[in-house]
Amino acid sequence: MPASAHRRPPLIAPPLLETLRRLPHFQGLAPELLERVAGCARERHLARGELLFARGGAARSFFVVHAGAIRLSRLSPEGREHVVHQIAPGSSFAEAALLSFGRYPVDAQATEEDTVLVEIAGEPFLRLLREEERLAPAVIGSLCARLAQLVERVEELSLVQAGSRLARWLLRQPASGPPERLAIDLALQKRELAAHLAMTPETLSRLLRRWQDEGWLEVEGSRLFVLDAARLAATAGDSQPDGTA
Amino acid sequence: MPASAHRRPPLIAPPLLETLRRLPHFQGLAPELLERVAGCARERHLARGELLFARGGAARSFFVVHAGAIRLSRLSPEGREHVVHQIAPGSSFAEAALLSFGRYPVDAQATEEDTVLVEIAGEPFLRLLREEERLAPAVIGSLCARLAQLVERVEELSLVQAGSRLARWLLRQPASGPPERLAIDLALQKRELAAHLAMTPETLSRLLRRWQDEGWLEVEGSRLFVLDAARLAATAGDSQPDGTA
DNA sequence: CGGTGCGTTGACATTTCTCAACTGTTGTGG
DNA sequence: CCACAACAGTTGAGAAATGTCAACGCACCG
Repeated sequence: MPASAHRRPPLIAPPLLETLRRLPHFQGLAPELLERVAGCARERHLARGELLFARGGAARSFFVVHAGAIRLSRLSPEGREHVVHQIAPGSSFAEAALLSFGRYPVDAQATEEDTVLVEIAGEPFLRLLREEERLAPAVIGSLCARLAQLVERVEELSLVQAGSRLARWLLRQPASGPPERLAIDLALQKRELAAHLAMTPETLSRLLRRWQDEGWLEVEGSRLFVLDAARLAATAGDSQPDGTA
Repeated sequence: MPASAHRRPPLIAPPLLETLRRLPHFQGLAPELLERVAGCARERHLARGELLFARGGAARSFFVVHAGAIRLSRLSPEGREHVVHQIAPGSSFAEAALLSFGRYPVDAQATEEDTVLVEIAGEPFLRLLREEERLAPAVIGSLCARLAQLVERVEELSLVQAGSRLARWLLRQPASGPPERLAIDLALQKRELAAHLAMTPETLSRLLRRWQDEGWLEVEGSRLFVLDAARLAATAGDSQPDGTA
């Protein structure tokens, strides 16, 4: 066990430390540096539906999901709830808000019971960032990754046809199973997914139905099976909704 | 370091150096550090329409616009040309590609005659970034700013109604003149703006006509005059008499 | 002049939204 | 255990927004 516990309040428990270490852009970090980061961290538990922070609140920390899931959402001026992001275990969020915006731009809410987070307090972390130049590349990498995600999203939303947006989104989801029957788990409720893709739940439902009728998709609740990946890719790229491509 | 130790790129001329210094996130930098950054820089001139880099090319530099304008665009799978960004003098671009993606994700093209750029070579800049911890905050700040822009854009594109998207975009444009007759210059051609907002040129044209007919907008070529800012804001926010919740 | 390309307008087709009704599930309380 | 409400999801019909196609004006440029 690391015997350095008197400089800081009790560090987070080992499994959480592991989560922190596994963070994509913290992987290369020197163990001793990582420990100093952990010194800014504490554990947070949330019940399902509990609000972690609200839009407009001063950004004082960033977070890493250890278990459960966090949904970042906001209300559009049109009155829709928009899921900006759904964060899975092992991913971090709100770094950019901490580093620059000053305020959280979205609501953050736990979507599962007993969601566990690592909270990294902003002030000591920023101090550490100034003192330790080795930390900067990790932060820069993390920001670039977030940027790449957003660019993806902009491109997706620029597609005029609802079917293209959905198909493209599906292509970006983690899939499992054999190539001729790819399984995709929807991490969101269908109505949330619809809002995410700037369409109504009805339109989403009809798209899924049509693709089932066309025989290249199966829907079982919140799990989809793609029977023809080429067809999906074509739908993502073509403005022709009719298929026959 | 190798053979070409003395192949120091010629320092850029004073006005360009000034442009570099004025870069938002380089402002606080120590003069001597800024000079080292300038040591990675060289001047670039482009004719109107000339391609600076193409999508997919390896990202070896980032750029600052000194005069003229650069358009970042790409072709959507649907075949539309999509202007991802229009860069005005004093702004930088392609930092994120350099820092992380490895490849440029868009085409970059000069939209004005004799567009002048500062090109900062990636390799020496990255080396400088590693050596000089004081540079990292500037880079992080710049990335965060870009991130904020993209979030704006995602929110804009999430608006379902074309009128909302246009109104919201207009609200974000620099305006001049008295509040009761705000002048907004369109930096893009109308067809480019339409693509940027995920609509057709016809729809854009009809929206502008309708707002003129409603009496709160004037259009003179590529210059708009907003006679009723509140009306514009209302159009951006709740053009839907709706309550989908 | 005559071509070329942007922008506008009109007529029409298509997509998507809206509203409403209906299903199925889940959780609650009797 | 059942009735019930509450809610996600589906489906249908009609309305509204937007895309498509075509024609035209207009500026620019050789």
